[in-house]
Amino acid sequence: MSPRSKKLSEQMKAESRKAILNASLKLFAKKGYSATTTDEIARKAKVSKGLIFSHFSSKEDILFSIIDENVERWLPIAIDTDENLSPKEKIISLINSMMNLLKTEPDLIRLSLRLNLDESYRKIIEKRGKELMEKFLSRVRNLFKQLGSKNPDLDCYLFMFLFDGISANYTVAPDLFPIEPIKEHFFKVMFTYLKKK
Amino acid sequence: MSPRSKKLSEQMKAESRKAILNASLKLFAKKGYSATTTDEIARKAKVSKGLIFSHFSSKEDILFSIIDENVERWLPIAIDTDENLSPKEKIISLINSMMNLLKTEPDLIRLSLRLNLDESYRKIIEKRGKELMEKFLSRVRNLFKQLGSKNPDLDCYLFMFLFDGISANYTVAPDLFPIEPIKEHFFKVMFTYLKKK
Amino acid sequence: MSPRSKKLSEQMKAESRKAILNASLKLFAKKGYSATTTDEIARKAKVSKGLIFSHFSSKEDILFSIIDENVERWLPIAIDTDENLSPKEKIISLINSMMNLLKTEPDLIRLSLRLNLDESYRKIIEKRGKELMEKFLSRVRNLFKQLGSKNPDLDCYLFMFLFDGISANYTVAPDLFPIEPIKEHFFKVMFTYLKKK
Amino acid sequence: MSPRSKKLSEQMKAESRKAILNASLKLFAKKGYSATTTDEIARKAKVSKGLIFSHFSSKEDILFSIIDENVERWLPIAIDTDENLSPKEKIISLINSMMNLLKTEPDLIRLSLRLNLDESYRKIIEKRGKELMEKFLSRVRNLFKQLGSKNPDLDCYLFMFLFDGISANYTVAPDLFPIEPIKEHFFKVMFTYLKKK
DNA sequence: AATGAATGAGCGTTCATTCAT
DNA sequence: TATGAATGAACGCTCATTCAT
Repeated sequence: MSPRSKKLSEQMKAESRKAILNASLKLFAKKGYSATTTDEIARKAKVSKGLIFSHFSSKEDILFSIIDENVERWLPIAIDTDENLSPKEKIISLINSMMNLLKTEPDLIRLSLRLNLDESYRKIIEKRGKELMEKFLSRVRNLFKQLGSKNPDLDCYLFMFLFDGISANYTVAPDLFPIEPIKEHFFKVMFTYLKKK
Repeated sequence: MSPRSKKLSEQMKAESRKAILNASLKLFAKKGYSATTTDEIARKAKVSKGLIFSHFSSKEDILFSIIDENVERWLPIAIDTDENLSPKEKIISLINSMMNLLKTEPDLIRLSLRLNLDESYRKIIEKRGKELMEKFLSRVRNLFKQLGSKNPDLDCYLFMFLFDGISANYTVAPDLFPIEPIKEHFFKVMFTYLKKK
Repeated sequence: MSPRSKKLSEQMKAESRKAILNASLKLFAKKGYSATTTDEIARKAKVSKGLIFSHFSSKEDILFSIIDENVERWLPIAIDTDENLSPKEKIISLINSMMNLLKTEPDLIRLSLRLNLDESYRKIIEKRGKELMEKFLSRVRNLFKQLGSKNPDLDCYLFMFLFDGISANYTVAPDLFPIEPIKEHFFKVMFTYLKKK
Repeated sequence: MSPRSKKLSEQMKAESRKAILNASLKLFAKKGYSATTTDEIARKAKVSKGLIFSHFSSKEDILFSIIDENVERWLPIAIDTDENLSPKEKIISLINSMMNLLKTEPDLIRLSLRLNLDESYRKIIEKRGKELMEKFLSRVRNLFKQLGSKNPDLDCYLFMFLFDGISANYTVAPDLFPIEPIKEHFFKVMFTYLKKK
């Protein structure tokens, strides 16, 4: 009986950890953090209940880990990645990034929306994502300014609101709200408005 | 000598019932249905825990009562009230109604947004508000058509999404997102877009 | 507005008290003391919940009142009423009395059987009916002795057991166990047995 | 390093389950189902309250499990086990079986008597034990027929009533009603009566 | 005498968390 | 690392009892 190689063991550990995070994300997104039990997480992740608490110190720790380990997904949204594009191309690229995140990680977005509506978690999330959010806002504000906006602050807000609204509906009923036509319309409305100015 | 007069008794009952509903709405909106305990409701409503269950058969019954007894608040949003207005005036009036509801009943809107994000409650809420929602959607679609929209369906959706996004942010941080400037900007964007067509 | 005459008032009070006792007896007999709520009693007695506690100091007080106010019903069973009868006639009369009580007051008998099976109430009931029970036992023992029994103690017990068994079945399913044929058979078995000696 | 062996784990689970069933049976028998709290069961079974509900879905489930898992104890009473015996030997054997069950499982019998007196549980119990009861009754009826009974139905009922009556008294006060002398007397009465015919 | 709204201790049950293996 | 039996605080809810009228 040779001991499991350290590498394999670590890989298994990482896998079970990932399974727990994935299961939790799905459940938190669909049922909410409070309504999700650790039993359900264990069942969905196909691990024992005990293992959850060897990976995470508490149920809340799972939630925070989900948040922390997914912050980087927002990076292409928050940070300008290609400086060679024109402002218009940049905003197209931004919207594409956002819609892409929505399409590939609907549960993450849904969970964000949930947490944002929550008195106690909102603040925590805000703190952990503050820097990113500020970067995002300043980036969008800047883009609108470059595109000739007279009120980049409000344009920026409305832009953000629209994305939140799309997310809130798409994540709960993707079949009812097909993302591609909505995205195309988003572009049309936005450029009609911006050109007018 | 005699029992409490029927009128007084009924008034007392109605008052305590209202207190429970008010407290519950606030807590459900801010903490979520699952995270709110009946103890908290009782404390906030300044009644005993037992009284809650002499008014409502379960915690869920409180939630459903809140929904059912607030449906009529959506009426001015769902139903065209003044036929003498022009399409433009009508949409202004509609947005005013919506923003007004948001300003006067932020907790109700916040709760709706929460429930809409929830897998199990979404369906229940959907069923109870189906008729109203259909009326609202057909009304908005019609208005966009009258205003020359080439794609009233998508315009209607975007309109709805924008309102959801505004609501999601305003209800959690009214100080951060002042409703009046946002409303004005909403008008400006919308009419710029519509006129262009 | 003349005050209600004292007599009428007292009569009303007695009536509501009786209604509570009747309703309680039925419910205690069928559902058991613990499983019966004061709400149910009030509903069945068609009085308010408050009135129950103006007549009785507690739920238990209702139970004890039922017991105390029905002790006299056992008198013809416990006490020899007609000294002119022969031993055989006496035992026939006794069985008739017992079967009659069973027929007219099945709920009272059923409640007694229940309380007798209960660890805590058994003792209380025993104390309150001790004198009566002793009179009954000595009476039956005596009768068996007069009828030539060689072991009046055990005959007396078996007699009592048989009545308990009949009661336990008749009170829960009177249609299944018709009392008259059972009584006739009871007589036959008993006299066959006694004659043999 | 490794989780508790499957065998040990299953044994632990079976033991705690049995402890809960044993404690519940005792308490249900002595205090009644409604008057017994899950706290008491946990205390008596020396387990935590939570463990009860990992074994059973509800308090009622404990009750039904007790019933279902003890049905086989009635088998020697319901079913003729030795075909080589004479009718008289058979009835002696039957009574011995019954008295033996009473002596070894007084709480089970006491609980049966309680449930039989109960409006709602009677029906449930009846359904679950219907087959067995019918076998028992037809067996006893047959025996009485073979022993020359002119009315085996009523003889069978009286036999059953007598056993119920003995049970009702023995289970609550075994010291007051010594089972052996009572059994002997039961035999004497029965055979005196049967021979007479 | 009578009402029923109101109370709160305590019920059955759930669930995050621990721990022996 | 991994298990799942075990825990107990806290949950939703019930119910005997009180009290203003």
